[in-house]
Amino acid sequence: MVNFTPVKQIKASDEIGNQLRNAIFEGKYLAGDKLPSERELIELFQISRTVVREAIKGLEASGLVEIKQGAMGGAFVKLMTFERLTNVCQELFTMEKMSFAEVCEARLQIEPMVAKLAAQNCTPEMAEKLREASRNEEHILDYPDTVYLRQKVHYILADMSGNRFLAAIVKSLLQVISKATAKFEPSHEKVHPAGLHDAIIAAVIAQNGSQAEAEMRKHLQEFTLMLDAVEKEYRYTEK
Amino acid sequence: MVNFTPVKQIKASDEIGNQLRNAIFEGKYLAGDKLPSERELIELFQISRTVVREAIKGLEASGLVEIKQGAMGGAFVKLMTFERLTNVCQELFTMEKMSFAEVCEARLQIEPMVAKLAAQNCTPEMAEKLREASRNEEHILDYPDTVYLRQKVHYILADMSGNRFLAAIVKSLLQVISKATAKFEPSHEKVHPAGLHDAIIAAVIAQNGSQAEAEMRKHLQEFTLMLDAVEKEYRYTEK
DNA sequence: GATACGTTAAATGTATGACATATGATATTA
DNA sequence: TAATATCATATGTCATACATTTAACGTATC
Repeated sequence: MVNFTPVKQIKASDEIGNQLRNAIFEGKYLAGDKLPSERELIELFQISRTVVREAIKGLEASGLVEIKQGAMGGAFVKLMTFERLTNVCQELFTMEKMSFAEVCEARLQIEPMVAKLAAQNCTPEMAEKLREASRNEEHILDYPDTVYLRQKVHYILADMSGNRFLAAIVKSLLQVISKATAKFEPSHEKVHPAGLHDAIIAAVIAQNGSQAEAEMRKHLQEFTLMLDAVEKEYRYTEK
Repeated sequence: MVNFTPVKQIKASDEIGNQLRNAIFEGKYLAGDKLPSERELIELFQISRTVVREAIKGLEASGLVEIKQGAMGGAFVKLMTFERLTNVCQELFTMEKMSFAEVCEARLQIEPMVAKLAAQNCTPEMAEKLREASRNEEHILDYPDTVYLRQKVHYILADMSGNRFLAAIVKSLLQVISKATAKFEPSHEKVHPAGLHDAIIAAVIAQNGSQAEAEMRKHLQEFTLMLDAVEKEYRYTEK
């Protein structure tokens, strides 16, 4: 039996898309750089404009480049950020690949760890940032901004962990949760009164890792309970 | 000052892409469903084929649909899976948005937790699966398959956690690590001798959560050390 | 000289028509 | 009945024309 291998008819647009994608991954084009224009790509690949455009459209859709039109326009390589991770998490939640309970549990597992790491890395500057964020928690703005102020401490702690991946996960989960709960705009006094982070902050500033971890866990458990209560009430008043 | 808002000139292809995307998110089209054909979309949106094709290409690139050509072909909605999360992690690592050390640390933080959850949920059937995976760890196949056999226990434990998000994170990290280390194909006897998971498995089957956690942590610390050593040796022999 | 304005050029965006190719369904034939 | 040819329906590619957007340059006006 001869070992023939099936030929895969790859679409020209995919082929070109892949070549450009790899060039970006290999650092041939850095963030901010402009890919060759459509005309140039037509020349380079000896292929029709349709194909070139569809290839670039694919890169744009997968978030690798941003297209600007007009003179000096073109496909510019975007700075890769952890935003993409957040988007995927959001989509997975929207498509019901993970439940609200799972998201909350994941957070409950991960954030205490992150708080512990933050405590181990705490510097005086970071301590001051935490205090400031804590003071600002009292302010009431419009809904999304208020949510952001309440979450600020979590964001700072995530960054203090010194681990960009863990930080991104924590932030992604936070965003999924706030977006999911936004529809019934829970009142902050009920679900998240000011000063709720004080114990965590104190422990972190004292560089007491295990206590920071414990306080964070306690905080998240309480928060989840409160959220549950508010959500039940919301469903009751709606029906 | 009148409150004029800037008009955003949205591209037709993006507009249509968004409408289709939202329809999918809202469940108007389920996994396996076929979107209207290009002709139909032209009619529906009263727009050129160019635009329709670019819109669909965008959906394909973001992994929402799969395009089949030929009769009975078209754009079919893909089943959303956690594979997308893995891909993003891989890309973030490739683009150096997170270091190997960060990936290892994240794993060291998360997997012990997952092992603990797995222990709490362990059933007799799961126990048997673990034992079987452990037995198969001795086999030596070609490189990637061998790696898979060595990791199988981790995959099973991840699923046993009962939390699809945590499971997906663990699997993603595993894949990033194995892909990153594949280039110097570390010999398994050195870096990951068979039987290394025995203590973890025993603790999980005994439903002893805290011990499973501790054993997993110990295992990962040892594994990281061995990996470091092998990597140093590799760099030495290369230069 | 500074500012407003028009012109131009370079790039992407859209429309249209033609043909190529892939592929399932169906009819035809040995 | 089974292989084969044909057909219909999709998507894939090409080519051309025109529209639109936008930065840069030049020019007139004050």
